[in-house]
Amino acid sequence: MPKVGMRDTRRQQLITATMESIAELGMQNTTIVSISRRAGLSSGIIGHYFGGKQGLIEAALRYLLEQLGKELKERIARTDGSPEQRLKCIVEANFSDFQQTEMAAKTWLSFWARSMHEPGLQRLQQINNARLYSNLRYAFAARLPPEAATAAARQTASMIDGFWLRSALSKDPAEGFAEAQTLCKRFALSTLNSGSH
Amino acid sequence: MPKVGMRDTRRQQLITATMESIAELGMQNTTIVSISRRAGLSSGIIGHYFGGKQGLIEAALRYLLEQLGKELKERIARTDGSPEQRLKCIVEANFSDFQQTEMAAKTWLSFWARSMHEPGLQRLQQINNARLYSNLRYAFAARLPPEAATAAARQTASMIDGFWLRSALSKDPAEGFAEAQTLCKRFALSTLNSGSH
DNA sequence: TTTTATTAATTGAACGTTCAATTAAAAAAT
DNA sequence: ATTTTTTAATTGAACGTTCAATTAATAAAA
Repeated sequence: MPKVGMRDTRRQQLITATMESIAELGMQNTTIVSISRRAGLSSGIIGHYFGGKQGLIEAALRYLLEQLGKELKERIARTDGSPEQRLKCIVEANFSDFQQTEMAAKTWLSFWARSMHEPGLQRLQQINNARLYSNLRYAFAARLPPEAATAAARQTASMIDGFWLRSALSKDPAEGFAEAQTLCKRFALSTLNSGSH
Repeated sequence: MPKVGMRDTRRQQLITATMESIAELGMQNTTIVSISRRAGLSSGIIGHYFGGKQGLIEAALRYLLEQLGKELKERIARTDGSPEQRLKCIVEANFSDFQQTEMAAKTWLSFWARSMHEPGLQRLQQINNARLYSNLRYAFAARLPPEAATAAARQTASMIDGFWLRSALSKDPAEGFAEAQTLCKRFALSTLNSGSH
């Protein structure tokens, strides 16, 4: 039946189908059948390419993390290194078009909940949390004293995650995301310059 | 007639056991057996008192919401009505001892994720989100112009949820919760008085 | 070139497990 | 005696995994 060299194509097909299924049916109702049907493949293929359902789930989270990292890297590369620009980039990467899709947003939240009880996901999750904090802290530290930079980074990270959470849960995510971005930037930038009074 | 007053006892037993099971095993691995065993009862009793597993899950979320509402009400009653006091109360209620228990924190997050795909939970969730926002907005509006009050309320609500989320997911929730409370108060109070320059 | 062998990709059915719900019987209280 | 409460066994559906069989593509041999 198949052609050779299908590996990467199929893996991506299945990862996308996984996120679609989680977004549509929830983690609870996502099965290897609901995934493989969406990918237009058979259920057995999941075992073949990912070892099993669990392996596919982890691969999907890793994919989301990669996208987020990539978006940030691209944005940072296109600016000078000023703290203002860095903060803007961090916020924008976290609210990028891809992250705003219902697919990505709902998948993230599902992963978060599940990561509490699955070490494999938990590890990935904590790396991501630490990365956001650390990027923010670096930007703030350029203008603020250490202690203030730490506090500002924690507050900003939480505000981003919180807005993101509330938007994902709201009836009209698109609207929520748009204002979230504005208000996160406003807070981050005004905090950055709060020393100059 | 039968043993009187068993109803409320058993219901509370089962609700607590549900949260314990969700905290320990996750929503994914919580079954009517894992719940009833923790409650020291048989699995059939869940159908008797809650109609089924789903009914019990919803009752548990309603219980968490009630606790949160009660904590806020008690705190507000014990203060003057100044905006500062109100903000302090709101933050403290959201980080109360009960909310900080691993049981409550993990259960909340599980509910959040699940509420995306279950209308019954989604409704309760949105009521809660709206309540937090509305309480905050009321306090800010006492000092800030309408538009600024709205923005401040959204930012504070998100910061609370975000800190809460990050604490619940972190390795050492207790430590995270403690600082979360401090930083949320600091932001809320300084924003409240940001007009007086 | 044609034929044969090997490898890679894919399917789908069978299997064993797990779960929620149901139910009938027992226990306990009035 | 009657009603409520509780248990424990049963049922049937749903799930993830496994695996033998199939097909297509490639390589090797003739």
